[in-house]
Amino acid sequence: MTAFKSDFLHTLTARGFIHQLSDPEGLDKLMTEETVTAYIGFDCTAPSLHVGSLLQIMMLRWLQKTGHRPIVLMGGGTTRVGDPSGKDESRKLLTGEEIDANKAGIHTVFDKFLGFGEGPGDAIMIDNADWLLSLHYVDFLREVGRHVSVNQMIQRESVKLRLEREQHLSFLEFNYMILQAYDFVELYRRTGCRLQMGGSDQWGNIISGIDLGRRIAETELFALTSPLITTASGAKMGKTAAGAVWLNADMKSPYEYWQFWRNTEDDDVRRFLSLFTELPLDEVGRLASLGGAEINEAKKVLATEATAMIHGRAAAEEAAETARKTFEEGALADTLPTIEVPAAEIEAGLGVLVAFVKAGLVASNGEARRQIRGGGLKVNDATVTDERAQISGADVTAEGVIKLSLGRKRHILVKPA
RNA sequence: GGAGGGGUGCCCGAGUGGUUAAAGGGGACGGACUGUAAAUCCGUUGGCUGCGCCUACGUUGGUUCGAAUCCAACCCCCUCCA
Repeated sequence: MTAFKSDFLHTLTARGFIHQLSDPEGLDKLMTEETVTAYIGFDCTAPSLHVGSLLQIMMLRWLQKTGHRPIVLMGGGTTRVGDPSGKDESRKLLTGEEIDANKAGIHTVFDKFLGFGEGPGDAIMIDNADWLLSLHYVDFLREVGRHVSVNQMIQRESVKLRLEREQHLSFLEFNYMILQAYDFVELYRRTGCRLQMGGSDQWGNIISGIDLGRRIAETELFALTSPLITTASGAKMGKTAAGAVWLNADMKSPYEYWQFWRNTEDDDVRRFLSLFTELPLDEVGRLASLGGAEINEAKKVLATEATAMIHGRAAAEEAAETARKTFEEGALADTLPTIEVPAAEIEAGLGVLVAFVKAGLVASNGEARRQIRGGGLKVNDATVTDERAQISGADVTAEGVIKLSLGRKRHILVKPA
């Protein structure tokens, strides 16, 4: 790939964000000449995004930092239809209220990463429900449908595969790419948006939008996709012990978020520093080349930088300090995640099983029992051996708390209240 | 509308009357080893007031001492034909 002149493409290439580009030279030229508006679409299926979407968010952030205008497209319309690929019968359709609530939750994440406003370089958020819900089928067919080539659609890899294997392909799924293509053109019309970005799995859909743009809007649109990010051992990003790694602070505390990044595999450090922090690349290179146990220093930087970006510098440094006390000094950090329990309950004697369930470290008494059998639970750093043990006022430390641990990494403080 | 295949635990998937809370794998969690890493090895993986009880193999009924397994109806998914 040739060296790009535009800051945006240059930066993204250097940091490893780019998987495919529809017209590298054309886009590069455009981006050196004018402020480009670009978008990425997001589903509204959950009240927060998780780290799986972080790569896309970072692309929008770089876009804005390099002087262009990002659009966050919420899939309020498409979410209402439901994702057809999920064959699970429990894919309950979300209500309009749920979707709106999810949108609000997701918005708070973007507020951390992007500057929204009315100015030329300010980010905007748009919901495709604005146009998709009021589409008239026949009008849509006349305007868009006649330009869509079924011959081409069935050439798409995803479709071809299904047809060759004689697997079912619903008309709804078949239409999804058209709706997404239409989104792109609609955004072009409304905002002058020229570029759509997304994960590599979105390539086909984005290309459909480019084709449609050429046909009905007589303009050249551009596509940029990012590589699928897996950990060095092949797992998908963002799944850990407690489930998804959410970006909203009320669903994943800054401390837990910091821990997530701290536990990065060695072989991922360079990539993650490039993708998920904004450290200069020479600094990334220096950190990533640390050998042996020293790589841990790089992981701490990664964790603090990544956490600072969404939860703020102060929260990130507090998380780092909490971790330092807990893991390096073995001391009790009173900034660990804490739950409050009425003092009377503790004085009366609280069963260990119940206590660990209350703390959210285990899902049930049964799981607590199993963890005790496996030596996985600790109270104030002492392994629990008896599942009938009680926690009482005598366990409250000088700091006024009781520390419950699951394994060596997960700790919760219980505070009498 | 017709013919056929199928719905099992977080996921995949075995199981065609009884020691089946259900093989095996994946994932996940814990332990050991380490560097809060990876790899490897070991353990665990429905709930509860835990050696007993409750809930579970699409749904509802039935047969049986006993059913995920047999029967009936229904729901849903898939393939082919019309």
